[in-house]
Amino acid sequence: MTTKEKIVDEALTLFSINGFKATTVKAIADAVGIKDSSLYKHFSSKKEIFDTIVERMREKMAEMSVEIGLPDENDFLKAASKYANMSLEELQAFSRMIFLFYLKDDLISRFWRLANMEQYSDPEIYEIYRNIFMEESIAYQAKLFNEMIRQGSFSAHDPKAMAMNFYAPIFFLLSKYNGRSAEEKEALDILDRQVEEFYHLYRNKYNAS
Amino acid sequence: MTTKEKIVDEALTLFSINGFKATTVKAIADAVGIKDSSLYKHFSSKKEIFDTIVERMREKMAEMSVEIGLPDENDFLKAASKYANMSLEELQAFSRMIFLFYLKDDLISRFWRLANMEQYSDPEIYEIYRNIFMEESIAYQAKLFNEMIRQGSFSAHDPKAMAMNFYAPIFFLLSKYNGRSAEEKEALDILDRQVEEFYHLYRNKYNAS
DNA sequence: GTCTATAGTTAGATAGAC
DNA sequence: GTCTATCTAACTATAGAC
Repeated sequence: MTTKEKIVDEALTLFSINGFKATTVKAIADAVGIKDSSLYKHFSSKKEIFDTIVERMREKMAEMSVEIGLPDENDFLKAASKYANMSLEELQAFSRMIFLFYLKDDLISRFWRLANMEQYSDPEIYEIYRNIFMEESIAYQAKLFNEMIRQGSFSAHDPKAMAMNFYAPIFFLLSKYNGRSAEEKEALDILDRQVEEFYHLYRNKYNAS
Repeated sequence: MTTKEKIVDEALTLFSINGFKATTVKAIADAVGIKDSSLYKHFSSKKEIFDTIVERMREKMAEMSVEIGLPDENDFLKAASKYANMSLEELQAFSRMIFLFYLKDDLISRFWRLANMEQYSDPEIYEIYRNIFMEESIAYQAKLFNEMIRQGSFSAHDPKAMAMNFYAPIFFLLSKYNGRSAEEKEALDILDRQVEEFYHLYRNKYNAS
């Protein structure tokens, strides 16, 4: 890892705990192991480090939908079919994957906290935070459930309300356990119970395995 | 409103947007309409203003369960009975009351944002935030649903999972729309749809009105 | 209880040696 | 690309007049 990368990494860690303003350039430099003045050979200002983090996050988000194995918009029918015959255990594994992806990915979980803190004073961050952690997940899942209902895997309900019932508990648990890896097991237990409930509420009996 | 009260009020407003560290004593004094040095006749430090806010919030929380009309622990049977024969419209009104209470109460909604920002660096705030906005609501509703299931108003399900399905969407919407009063109508529409879904999923058909 | 003035400290950022 | 030294500005807080 280059010094420049190390600066970005340590800055994100500190920003995600204390926020942008309360994190000093000296604290970042100390964490990296250089003097604060040396840091200005890599970045012209503290704000530029922050902007770099946001830019990295945008790139990460572009990869994300690929990495997590979510299908793209063009083959929704195939995707819904793929999930159509999921057992409870498979649905739990699927929800765990989404949950742990947000919770354990170092970049994402630190950025969650940082964006959560800065959203009220920074309109750009507000937009990014809302899009990544609220809008996109709900919208994707609503489309997926809509297709799964059409194919008969789930009984007929409002897909948007279904998506909310699936995602809101994940969002709640992410808010609660983000940065608390010691309590990860507790979080996963609650998630499993929640998904079991979801499965029983929505799974089309005539199609169930 | 006394000058001291005005300081607390303006400080909370600024803290809830920029956070504690990024809010200067001068900015608070400007908002109040006095010089920053005058502020020290009322408080000995910026931290003392913050602590006063937290203390006010603790008091507010003690009143809250009374004000919102939630029954106390001793008459749970009566409470469950009271909610037992709720129509969909009444359940929607109930959820709107909880939602708007957190969203529109000036003290609570600003404190939500402040606590949300400071939780990662301040263990005391983390505890308060988690208790008020996560643990207590879920725990109360789980007990209520448990009793309502026992009385036959709702069909048999895991009360904790039910409580999560009821509260997590409220929490999600509060996170999303806190400080965005212009989008309040949109939030309430989503909430209504969500509660309708909840009602249809859980309401015991044999008991429904 | 407000003001002006200022002390004391720390933060972000730059200059220049090596 | 790191260091020491330093500048400048901003911030918290105090002193003392009115």
